[in-house]
Amino acid sequence: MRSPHAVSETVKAVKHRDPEKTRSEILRAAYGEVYRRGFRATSVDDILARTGVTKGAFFHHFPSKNDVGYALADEVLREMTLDRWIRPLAAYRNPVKGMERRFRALMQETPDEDLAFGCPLNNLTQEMSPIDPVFRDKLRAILWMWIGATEGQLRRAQADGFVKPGVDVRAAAEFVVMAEEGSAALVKNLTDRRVYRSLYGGFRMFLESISTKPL
Amino acid sequence: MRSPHAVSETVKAVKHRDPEKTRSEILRAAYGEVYRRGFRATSVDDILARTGVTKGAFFHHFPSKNDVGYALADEVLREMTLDRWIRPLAAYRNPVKGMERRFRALMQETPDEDLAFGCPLNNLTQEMSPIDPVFRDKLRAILWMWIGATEGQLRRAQADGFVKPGVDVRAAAEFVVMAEEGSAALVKNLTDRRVYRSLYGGFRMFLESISTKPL
DNA sequence: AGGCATACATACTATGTAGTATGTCGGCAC
DNA sequence: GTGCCGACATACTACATAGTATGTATGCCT
Repeated sequence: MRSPHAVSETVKAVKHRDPEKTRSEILRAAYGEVYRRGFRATSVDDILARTGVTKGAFFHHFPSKNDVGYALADEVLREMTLDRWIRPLAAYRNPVKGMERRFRALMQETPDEDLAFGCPLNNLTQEMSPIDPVFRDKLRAILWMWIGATEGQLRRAQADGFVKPGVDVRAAAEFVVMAEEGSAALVKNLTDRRVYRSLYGGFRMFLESISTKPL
Repeated sequence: MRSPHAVSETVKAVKHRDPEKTRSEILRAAYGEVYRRGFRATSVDDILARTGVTKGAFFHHFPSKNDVGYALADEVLREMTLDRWIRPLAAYRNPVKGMERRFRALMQETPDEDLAFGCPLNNLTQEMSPIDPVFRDKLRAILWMWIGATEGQLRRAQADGFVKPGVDVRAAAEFVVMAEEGSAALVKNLTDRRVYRSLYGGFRMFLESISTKPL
């Protein structure tokens, strides 16, 4: 590719020897492939081909292919879940309103070519949790965190009078997360954007039914 | 295993030469393995080991491994979906009541050891639809059938005054199927039976919100 | 009786894939 | 400068796995 000698000639050579960048490049490429093809269907060579990283470098940074999956869960999917579903809620006076807006936003923002690939977290969980206890524990922890954070927001909403006093916020949080994941899954399977609108309507109806006033 | 010569000696030999049985044995074993491990993680040899069928017989009945998956969709999953979710509804005067009962029944009937494996149809769809158009078309057809039949039942309920006149039964059917599949998926991922009760509560609330009277 | 298609059985191959053995290179410690 | 460790690079191996080549047995049809 490039001569290994002509290093500090013109540029200060940010290329060679940048372990953090190499590692994150691997993760980035792995994420894309795993998202589209699934974890087991993604070969190490696929990832290498998308990065230019060599096999030696790969196994220098990750002891095994599975460890890339673990890092994906710990570092990428966890953050992605927080950014998509949790952190935006803090900005709303009424978090339930935030949930409704977030659902609609995700539905609108997802590009057509990604519709058929569903939710990255759900995909990896469905594939790997039943057959690998390390994946299972890591991914389950993310789900519990998601549910727990949703519950916290609903509790705040309840304290501020937006959610009916009698509502079991824990159960409601589990239903909300189920609907958020389940909707992405069904749309993935049908690859039909219109379905999202129906599901949005149902989701909204559920949120209204636990709220004290219309959204 | 057994001598090929001692055939019609004592028993009339129902064993040898029963192509339909051989084929259904393959499908039966394949279903179990695919359900637990996933389609791509199930090797042909795995299926053979669980049946005693030889590789020659296997590829005599199915031109390729993928064709077993196609047959699984066409013959097994389609029927299973109908038996689980659709056919029982016909017995109810109020189909919405039937949906609520069916959800609860599935939740109670699923044995602990199957909880972690989720819905067979959803598993196969999640895994194979994005990467194989034949799977995609077959599985999508089952989903549309499921939704369509649910819509039909809701329409009947609406005609009989159980569902509010203003409700979009098509959209409601899509939400119902999403909740049925999404609940199994979330419970699979969390492997926690108690979650099912929360989701049942939310499902019930949704059904109530489209009904004219309490269930 | 004998031909022939169906229904198997066995042994082999081609290929993809995770992982390893081994070497090299660059920069910092001293 | 030299030693040394981290960060790569290359070539190879061991193994699983879908699929095939080829052979054989069975039973029905004529």
